[in-house]
Amino acid sequence: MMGRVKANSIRARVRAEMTEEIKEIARRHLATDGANLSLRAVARDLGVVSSAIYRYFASRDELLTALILDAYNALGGCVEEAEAAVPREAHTARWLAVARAVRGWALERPHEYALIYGSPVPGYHAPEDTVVAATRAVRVLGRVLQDAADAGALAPNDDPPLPDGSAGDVGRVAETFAPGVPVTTMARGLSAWVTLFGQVSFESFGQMRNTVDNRAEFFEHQMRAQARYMGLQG
Amino acid sequence: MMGRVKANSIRARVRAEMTEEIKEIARRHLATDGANLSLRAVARDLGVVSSAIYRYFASRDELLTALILDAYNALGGCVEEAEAAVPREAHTARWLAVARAVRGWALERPHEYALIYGSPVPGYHAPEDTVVAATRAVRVLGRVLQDAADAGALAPNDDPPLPDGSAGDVGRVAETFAPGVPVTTMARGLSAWVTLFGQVSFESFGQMRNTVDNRAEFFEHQMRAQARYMGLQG
DNA sequence: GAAAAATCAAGAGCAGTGCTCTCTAAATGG
DNA sequence: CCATTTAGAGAGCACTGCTCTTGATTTTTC
Repeated sequence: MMGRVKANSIRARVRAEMTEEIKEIARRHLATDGANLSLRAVARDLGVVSSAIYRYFASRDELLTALILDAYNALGGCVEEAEAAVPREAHTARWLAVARAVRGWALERPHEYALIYGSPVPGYHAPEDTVVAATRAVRVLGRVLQDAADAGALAPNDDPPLPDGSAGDVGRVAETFAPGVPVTTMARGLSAWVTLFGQVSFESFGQMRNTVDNRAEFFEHQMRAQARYMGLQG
Repeated sequence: MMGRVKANSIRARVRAEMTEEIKEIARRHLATDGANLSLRAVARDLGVVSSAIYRYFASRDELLTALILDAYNALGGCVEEAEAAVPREAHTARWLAVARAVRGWALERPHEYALIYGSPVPGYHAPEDTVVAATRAVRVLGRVLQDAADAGALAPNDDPPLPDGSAGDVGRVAETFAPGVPVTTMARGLSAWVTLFGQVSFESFGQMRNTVDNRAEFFEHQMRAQARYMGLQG
């Protein structure tokens, strides 16, 4: 498809710069037009005719895919970085760092957040590449739970066991990301994860207007509660 | 703007039918095109020229607003109905009925759900009408919590108090929807609400692929856990 | 270093879009 | 019955994603 070129040529460098610039402009247009941004407008901003864009992205969907991939990786990297700055044994603080990083990143770039955690773009189907990038953030929570479990700082709960099918699902998730964590605790971890993104989505998508105004405070309270819910200690 | 006509004329009836038919066709197109559906395509399906639609809706945004309003009311009605079928003193069952109703409605109409709980349509701003319709569903949870509190079937929790600002926010919510419910309990109620919609959004928007396959089971487990988290008894 | 191959941007063009305006036909109300 | 209101048709404007061709520029190959 998209032509290949030897890695070290001038063309290859210019091409990479062009590609990056297109994505950068597209990200800006995301703010005003959402997922149905105008390729022609991007081309205009780039000072180039619209058909030229197709040398870099075969279609608008392909551009969107690139933006989605970038967004997942940016969020993942942001979360990783925030968590890495907290001492390993401070499990609750690590979780809070993760939660704050997600919220901060999302509120700073509502459109990119909407692109990856909002309604799926109709007619668009995510390729496999995005699936791995999408798990970067949640892996961090897995490590926190694992470390807490290893340190004996993960309080057990008395939840009833999950039914067979979902117990297998959650068990598999636990094995992959945090092998030392019991199934019901992992279920609570997933619940906290869902709550985190539910909270951020409600806030970013405007579902909390006329309900809670002091949202940073409220978020903080809820995320601390989730830390206790998961059983995190220390 | 949109012309007024005497209520009982033939025209008024035909007009109402037309309006409903346009919305019905638009809802179908929502499935394939999402929020940026084509008025022209709707007109074609209706067997009418595109400009004729503008006799009924001043713009595509106005059509979308109507669909959003209908969706909020449909979900609200569905939740109310499901909850009303459960005995008043069975608080946990009432909550579960609410949760299942939300999930069922959302999975049956992913596009309408995405319209109201997904990324906001860019450039579109929700008028005040939608705000009231949007609260119909959550009011039901308020009543459940209130009834449980009145019956002495709402276990207290030892959460730390919320910080001043958000305590006021949550307190105001409690006063409006469930005046007998303590602030930290109300916060847990809101958390459960967010978790419910986070779970449904993750499922509907495809964020749970390759993670949990037995989603109905998993959802059931998580919602029961949320019932305990809120302190619901009976 | 010249010829061949690959890559690029431009421009025209197609089918589609939301929306406006003008025009005619029909229903309504006095 | 006749003036007024309303519905729909049709043309048109500026826009969209995308394709194809054409000429220029760079890279590769001999």
